[in-house]
Amino acid sequence: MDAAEYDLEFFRRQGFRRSTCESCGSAFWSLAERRRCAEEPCTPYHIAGTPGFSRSLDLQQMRETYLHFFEQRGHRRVGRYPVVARWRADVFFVQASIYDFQPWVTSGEVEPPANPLTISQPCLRFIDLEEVGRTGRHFTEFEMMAHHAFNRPGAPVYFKDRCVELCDELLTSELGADPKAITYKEEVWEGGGNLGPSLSVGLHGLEVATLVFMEYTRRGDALEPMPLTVVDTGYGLERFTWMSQGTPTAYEAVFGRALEELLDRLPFASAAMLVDHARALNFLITDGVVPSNTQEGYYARLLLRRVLRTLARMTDPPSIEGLLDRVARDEARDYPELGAHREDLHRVVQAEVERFEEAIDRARAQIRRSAARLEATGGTIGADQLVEWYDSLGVTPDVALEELGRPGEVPPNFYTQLATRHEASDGPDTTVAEPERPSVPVGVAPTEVLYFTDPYTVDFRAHVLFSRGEYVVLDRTYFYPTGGGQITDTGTLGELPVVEVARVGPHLLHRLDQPSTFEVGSSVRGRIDEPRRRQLMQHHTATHLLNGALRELLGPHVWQAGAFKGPESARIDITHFRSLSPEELAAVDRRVHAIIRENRPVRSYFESRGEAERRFGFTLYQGGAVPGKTLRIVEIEGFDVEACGGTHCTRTGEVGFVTILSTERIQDGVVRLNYAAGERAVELKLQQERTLRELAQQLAVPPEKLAERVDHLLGELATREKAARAERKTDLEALATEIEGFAGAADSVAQVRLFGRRVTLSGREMQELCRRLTRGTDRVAVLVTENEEGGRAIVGSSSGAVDAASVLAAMLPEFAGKGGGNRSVATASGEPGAALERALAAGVVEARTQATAAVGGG
RNA sequence: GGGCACGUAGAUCAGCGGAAGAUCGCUGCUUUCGCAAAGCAGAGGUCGGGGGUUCAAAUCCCCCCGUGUCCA
Repeated sequence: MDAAEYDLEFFRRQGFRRSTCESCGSAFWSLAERRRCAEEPCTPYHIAGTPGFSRSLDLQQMRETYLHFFEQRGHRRVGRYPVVARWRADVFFVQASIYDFQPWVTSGEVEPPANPLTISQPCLRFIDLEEVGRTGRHFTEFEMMAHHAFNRPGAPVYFKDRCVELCDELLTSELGADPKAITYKEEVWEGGGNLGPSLSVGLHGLEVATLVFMEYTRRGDALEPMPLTVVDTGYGLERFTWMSQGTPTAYEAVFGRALEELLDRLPFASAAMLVDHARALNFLITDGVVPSNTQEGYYARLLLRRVLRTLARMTDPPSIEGLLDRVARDEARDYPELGAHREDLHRVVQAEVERFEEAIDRARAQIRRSAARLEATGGTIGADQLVEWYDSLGVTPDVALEELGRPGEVPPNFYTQLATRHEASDGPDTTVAEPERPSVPVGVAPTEVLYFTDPYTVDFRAHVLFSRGEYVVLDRTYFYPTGGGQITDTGTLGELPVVEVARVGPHLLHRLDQPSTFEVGSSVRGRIDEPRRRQLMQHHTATHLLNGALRELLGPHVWQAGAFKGPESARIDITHFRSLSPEELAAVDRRVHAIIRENRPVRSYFESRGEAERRFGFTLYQGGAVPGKTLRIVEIEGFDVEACGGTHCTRTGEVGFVTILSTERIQDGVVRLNYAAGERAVELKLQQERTLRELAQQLAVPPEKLAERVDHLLGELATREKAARAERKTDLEALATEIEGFAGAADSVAQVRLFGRRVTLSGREMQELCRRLTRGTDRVAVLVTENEEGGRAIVGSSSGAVDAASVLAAMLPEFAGKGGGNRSVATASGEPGAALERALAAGVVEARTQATAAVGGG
């Protein structure tokens, strides 16, 4: 990055000078003459006992001071976003304040909620999980305070100069840092194809803030200016608080008493880890993450299990709920939602504790068995075995070794082996197959969207603004584009069928099933497939009904984790820690239909974000956080309120009827409900009834007796099968007796009784017969049978003198057989008929020869 | 989204190419006033589902379904 990028008017005016750090080699700006930048490791940090700020503030005061400072300087304060980044496919969690505005705001598609704005955003980072508690400054959950400005062409807010000026004023005038102690280190920021200069702000060895200026887009080797430049800052609330208090580590400053209370029973690092994880878990679960074995839920499980393991090693440990509550007590002063549903949160935690205990029990038993086997075979237990156990059973090596009665021998290469094993693992799949669509020229006016104001109009006229290939853009449209889990409307433009409508930036692209013949500027009649649209509206409103009922009945930990509304059926995925019971489903069903019968109004309207959040809170964002100043609110009066861009019925009665078709646990912690509403639900119900009637008719019972009848029939079937099996057994027994009697003494050679016979049996039955004939010692059976596939032979021997496999071998050439076996049993298949007869004869001869030879030889 | 492990009797699991097993539980009998316990006898299995390889598959291979676990 060009040095001129950092040569700011502010620096010059204040008398900052640019130096190069002799330790890290980076250029930095400072007031005092310095040889090194004020960041670790170039300057080892020294916070303990020497606060970098003149004011000592606690966490809450620091946050308030910061936000207030920027409010006083033209910024608007914005409330926090959820820590789960449900609106993004590429990440699970919000890891920086700017995540709240990506991708729509930073790309310029959507207006920011305020500009400039200030925020203190709770973030989650798992990358330094191992460092938490140990380093004194790492956190799983932390708050990134920030001031952001979004500069549109022709409407600049502020950029580098003003940004650095604000930062410097905050640190020095507001918080009382020594101006000479601060360094602004030059760095290059890059992410998501964009890049720009950035300044890392160091004080007393600690990086307290980063100021990023998103300015360019990378096109190959060249840099293009972005149409919208962004001031992306990040100030660590925890570090600021620590800096102001000068405590030994950041944890004392942040957690205070909650941490102290654990120190008499735990080493400092463990205690710090506990309170850190507890804080993160409170945010995670409150924002709708249920512990799970995949995706974001896994991180909740990971934290929770780390906490449980630590608690288990502790004398007189608090309950995990107690720990979470203790930490929540402090957090809830600033974020009341964290204190709001403790009992529900406890249920989520308790379910997970039970799962953990089950997993551990299972693992312990498995380890004991494996160990016994290894012992028997003389194998040893090495790092690879421990890695395998950790990977597949979830037991840490220390627990495994303890179970084996050899505690404390964790091999040093355990973690390297574990890492090696996962090196090949891929990251999350972010490739989404987007169909190739033409880009709409800049001059084309945005499409006026009409389906929001009136979801019932399905016949309209509009002007063609753009037409290329199959794609048409109108000046206004009632067609709903795929989005928010609702599938596209279809219909016609003029005479041409519309198969899909997609939103691309400010435009709605109608895709036809053939190349468009419309002239730009011409007027065209649009007609939407009305029954289909009505069905989609019913499904969408039904989704809100179900979501509302599920949250009401199962608890506020239930969040929508995904949804789809098609014309045939719809589905909703919810976060919940176990499958839904038939009783729970029935309760949901009843509640939904009660709301439908009450025919409550469903109001869809636009409202400012701030006002909507104030009135309805966070649970608005069931479909994921939506950026922008204004939200579209869909409110089922007194029941459910969500930010939603879909088309909805205007009264619950229009939904008519909802039927839950099935549920499935699509992953641990997420339950999917498949359902239908409206006409479709009625049709499906009729179908089901028809099936039921037909079934009842076939079984000649009234439908309510069906279960009983089927039960009876199945019982009967089982009895008959059993009887048939018994009969088979008797028949075989009789056959065996007959063969034994027929063979008599004539087929005895020395000690060996020999049975050679052609039978008509299935392969399995022949095996059974062979088994019976050779029960006891010194018996040999040679049996052949044939079916439509050819001839089959079996040789059984309970005599040491006769080898079944070699007897069979003697038979094979006679009937072109293929087969083999061992000393006691051998089977083959080949040709039927005369050849099979010859094989039988050959087998008998060979068996007799072997028996005779044994006598002769012995 | 990916790696690994696991689906066998009601439960927990063994068997891992050649004739489906153990322990607990269950039923009956013996014993007891009764219970517990013990002994004896017995019932209980589409070896998750579907393809394939093989003379032969619970066992090997592929696909699917389910479960667990680790990692993004």
